[in-house]
Amino acid sequence: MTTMQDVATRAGVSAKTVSRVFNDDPHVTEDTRQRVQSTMRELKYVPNMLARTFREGKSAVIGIAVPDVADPFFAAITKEIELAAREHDMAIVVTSLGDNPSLEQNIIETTVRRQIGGLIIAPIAADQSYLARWQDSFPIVFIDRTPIKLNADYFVEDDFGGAFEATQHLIAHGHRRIAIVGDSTDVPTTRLRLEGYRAALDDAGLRNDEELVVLGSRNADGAAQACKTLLALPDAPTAIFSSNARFSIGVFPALQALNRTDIALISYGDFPMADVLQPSVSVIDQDPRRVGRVAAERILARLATPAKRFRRKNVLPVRLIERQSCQSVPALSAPVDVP
Amino acid sequence: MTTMQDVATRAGVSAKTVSRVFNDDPHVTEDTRQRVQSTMRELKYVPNMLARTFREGKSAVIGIAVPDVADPFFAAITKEIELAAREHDMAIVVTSLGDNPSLEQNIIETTVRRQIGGLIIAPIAADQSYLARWQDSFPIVFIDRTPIKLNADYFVEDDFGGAFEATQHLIAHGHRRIAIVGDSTDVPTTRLRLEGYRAALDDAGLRNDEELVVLGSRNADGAAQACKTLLALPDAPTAIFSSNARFSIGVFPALQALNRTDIALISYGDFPMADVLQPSVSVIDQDPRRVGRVAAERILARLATPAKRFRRKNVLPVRLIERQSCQSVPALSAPVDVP
DNA sequence: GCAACTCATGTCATCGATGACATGGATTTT
DNA sequence: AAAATCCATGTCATCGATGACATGAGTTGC
Repeated sequence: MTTMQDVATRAGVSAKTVSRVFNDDPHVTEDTRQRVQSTMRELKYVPNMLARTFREGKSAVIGIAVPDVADPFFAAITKEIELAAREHDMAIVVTSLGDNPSLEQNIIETTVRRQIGGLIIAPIAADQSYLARWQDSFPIVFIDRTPIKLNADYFVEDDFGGAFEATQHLIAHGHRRIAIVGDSTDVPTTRLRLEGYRAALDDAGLRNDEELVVLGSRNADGAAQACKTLLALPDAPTAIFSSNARFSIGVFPALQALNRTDIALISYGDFPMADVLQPSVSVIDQDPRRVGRVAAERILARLATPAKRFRRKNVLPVRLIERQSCQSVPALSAPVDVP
Repeated sequence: MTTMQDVATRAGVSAKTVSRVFNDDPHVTEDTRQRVQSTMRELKYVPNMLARTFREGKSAVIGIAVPDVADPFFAAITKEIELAAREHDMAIVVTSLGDNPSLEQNIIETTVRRQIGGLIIAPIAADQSYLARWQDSFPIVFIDRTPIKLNADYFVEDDFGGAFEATQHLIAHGHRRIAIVGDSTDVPTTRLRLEGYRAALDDAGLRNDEELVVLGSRNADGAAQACKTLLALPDAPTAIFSSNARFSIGVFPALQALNRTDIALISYGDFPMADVLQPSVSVIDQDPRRVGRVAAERILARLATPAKRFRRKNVLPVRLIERQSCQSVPALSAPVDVP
């Protein structure tokens, strides 16, 4: 690897002068500039970013930590962050947190040691207080889920509102027995969606039936199982609200396998091919690209103007995309409240 | 940020001794070790990776450059590489190359300046000779597509074989007019798949009809358009071989929109929900996770044993996953060869 | 003609961690 | 007991780029 010193020696100047030429310092004669530049080309000089950023103290890299890079939602976010970062000559290092909350801290700290210039995180654990000590080293932005036991910028979708709207949509289509399938209420996101669901039922004067609330699934398969259980109930639901896209990918095939496409389905979170399935699936669209963009922009803004104050809490609106999966008219199944 | 020197001063030792403690050097008395360790805890010392890797000369980071991180195929690869890298305390920096081949070199070179420890690339341009000068700085592994004008490790899927098998599968189901939809033959991958397709037709004594070869689409929409054009032909195909998953995502809805699910479809490359669509789509599965794993392993192996020789060319087998989309029996459409 | 100034360029120190080598006290060998 | 060895710890230099400051040649002003 050619260093500045190599170029300097060859061109008969000091390393500092090479540095000057490289950084377009005006205090260099045209003559020297030419000579140095041609030597740089000759020796194929390439700056050592590592040395530079080491000296600066922090690297031009944004760390991204999400539950799963391969999940379409997070993949879209990641891509968008990268595009935004690139415009500012920053790169991204990506990390998957997996689904074991107890590993989060370790994984994050390994990432953080690399002197990243900023961190965007969609956490999975129930406590991010460990990040406090890093907060004045670089900006941290939470996405998708709010930070817990930590004060930091965050951009989350309107979980309550989206769930409310989704449930209301089902109700508007005549459904009275509406189930919700989701993961753990340890996840704040899920908790809010559950609340939105309940609020919508309350609003419509419908009874909150605990037997229709099936939380705790860990993945698509678990959700599929939950779905089967629900449909086997004596007084089965006519509609299902899947509280996240990951699960919808399990629920839909399950309905199909049971030949119950008459069951209405709405998914919190769009997913690939949702629009071409039979029936196409209505969803609450979270606009992951927007999430990625605003998160990246916040990081960049915090880096550019550290003193400036920003709004910490940011709730992004979600949007109901109506497709076919809620159009089925529920079979006559008047809620029988007799035990 | 606490440095080793800070810890050293506080503990009344030299920085070097702190370094020794940190790196488990046996030449430290138990007494000193204890003292230094407790001081490290007290001051919350965290090593500066940047300084370390700067000194070492190359960072513990693997660069990944793929056409699109948000594409499920590449997202799966990325995830797998990350998992493998993490086991060796390496991180990944990810970059999307987009679809403009002329930008590839620039994007890659920006990545490469960051003193990465290895590079995994799925190229989009028709010339990677610019990477030659980096080859002895760090290992480079190509995935999905072979390097052009460069000698380097590569792991590609069996494009010819997969396309051959896919086409043969359609033929076995009675199809005689089989179309192929793909992107540009500038992409070696596509060229090979086209060859596989042709070979299968030849093998079966079927005529290669140029009007059924529709290449040059740029994205899913383009593929959908190509599909419409094909079906509008006087002597339309009864089956379509979509030469990549990205396009299948356009072709399937197109068939659906035209109400032509009788047209058989097979996709080179699995895609999300392909198994629950109506009809579910038969695919050639490329096993992206395997690609990611072997590529990462090769990088790590090259780093561990630089002198060792490895097989450069590596073709990974692909697998036909039979679903429903090829089961339709073609309507009687005896190839009319009268002009 | 000399001070004051400008400007190109050089020298040195620095960022943090760590190899190479030095030092000096304790222990073992002959 | 002198010599050889061992071992804990320290000092210094280094990786590459670049700020802070120095130098010295050339220019301007009075």
